[in-house]
Amino acid sequence: MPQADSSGPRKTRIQTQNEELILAAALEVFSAYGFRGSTVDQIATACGLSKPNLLYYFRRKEDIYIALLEHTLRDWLEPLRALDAAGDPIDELSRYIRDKIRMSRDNPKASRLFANEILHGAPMIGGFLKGPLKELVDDKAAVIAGWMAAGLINPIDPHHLIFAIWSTTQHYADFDVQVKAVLGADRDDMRTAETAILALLIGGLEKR
Amino acid sequence: MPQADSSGPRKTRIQTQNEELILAAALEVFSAYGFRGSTVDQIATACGLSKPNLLYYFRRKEDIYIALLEHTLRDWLEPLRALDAAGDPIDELSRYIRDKIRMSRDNPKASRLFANEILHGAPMIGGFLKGPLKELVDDKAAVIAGWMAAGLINPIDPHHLIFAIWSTTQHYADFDVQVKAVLGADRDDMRTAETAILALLIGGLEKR
DNA sequence: TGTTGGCTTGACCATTTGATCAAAAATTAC
DNA sequence: GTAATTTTTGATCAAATGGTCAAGCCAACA
Repeated sequence: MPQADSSGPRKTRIQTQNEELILAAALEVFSAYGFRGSTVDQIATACGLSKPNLLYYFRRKEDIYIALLEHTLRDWLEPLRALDAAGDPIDELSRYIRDKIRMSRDNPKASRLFANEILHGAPMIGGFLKGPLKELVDDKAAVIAGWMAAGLINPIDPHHLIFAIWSTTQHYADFDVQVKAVLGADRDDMRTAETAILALLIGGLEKR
Repeated sequence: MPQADSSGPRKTRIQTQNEELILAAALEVFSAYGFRGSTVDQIATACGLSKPNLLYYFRRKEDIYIALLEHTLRDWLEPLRALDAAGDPIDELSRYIRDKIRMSRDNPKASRLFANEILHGAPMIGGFLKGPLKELVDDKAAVIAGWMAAGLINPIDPHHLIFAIWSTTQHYADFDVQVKAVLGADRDDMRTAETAILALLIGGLEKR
């Protein structure tokens, strides 16, 4: 039996390899159908393992889901964390927006995984939202508020500014189907999206 | 047996009354758990009917879901439809943003219902997105492009401007849990949200 | 007030699905 | 090479769930 993560990283080669396989397949499936909409069989098939074999590595369906969320949450906050109080506000915020758009484009499934979780009340990561996420956001909101107080950018509630950046950028991952339906599949979506969002948000912040 | 809607509105008092009850309960349940995450029993319990009785009005679970989507889709596009080419761009767009924020606040469940449907690839309303929605958006995008060509507002890809308005406003309904987790439940979210979004987006559009 | 037709229900069914388990197969350790 | 350990699997289970049905109930209308 594979040991619990808490005891130690005493993992077989096969173990780590299969766990990676499973998590990759789980991202595929969970992001497409949500937690309840996905079946263990689907995930098992997606990674070429039998259902009992999959349940040998993760004893419950929920365990896969949680492991996947935790695995992905790690990277999620990095771009925001990188927001530097000492840097130029416009540069910093532009970079943040660009990073978020890139994440939407390169890893839309992770975005949809979170979106689904939060949409349904964040039953698994409620603690993360109220804890580490809130702390980081409050921290960075203070940085932005500092820039505003110094008269470097227009005064706008910093928390809501962050929400605006999140929503506009993640929109392209979470509502991908709608975006494609409205634009038609041919256009170079993300390129023009980046230009438009930067112009809008940064334009709304720059002093005139 | 209740007749199909196509034949005619030959409906009993009890029939219309119970269908309303069911759709209201279905919005409650589907918006919270998604289509697959919801059970017919849940909906039946939520509206005080027995499961077979509920299935007497809607023969399949899917029928409830589709009826609910159609029922709600009707109102969804109204605010955008009201965008008037003859009006003042800033006024028109400000009003649209305000309307959308109000919808997010007053009917978050409908917003989450759609968000979930689209997040999962819009299996039921794909046709609506590629048809009526795209038509309306293209139409209004042209209106906005006209304003830009006339030099009344800054030039920004109009489709992406509309996406930005949708995402920033609906964010407060769809990601309600996250917003509340980050802000704390006490603040008057929607009021400051409106101010911030208007300042940002309109500020990004106004000529300087 | 009796009858007709819509409305309601308890019992039931088939399928799906998360999960278990003992035993076989494969891998690793000695 | 053999024993110990890990990995894999077929068979199987119990619960949940979408849906059916025949029989009973009730409202409205003549």
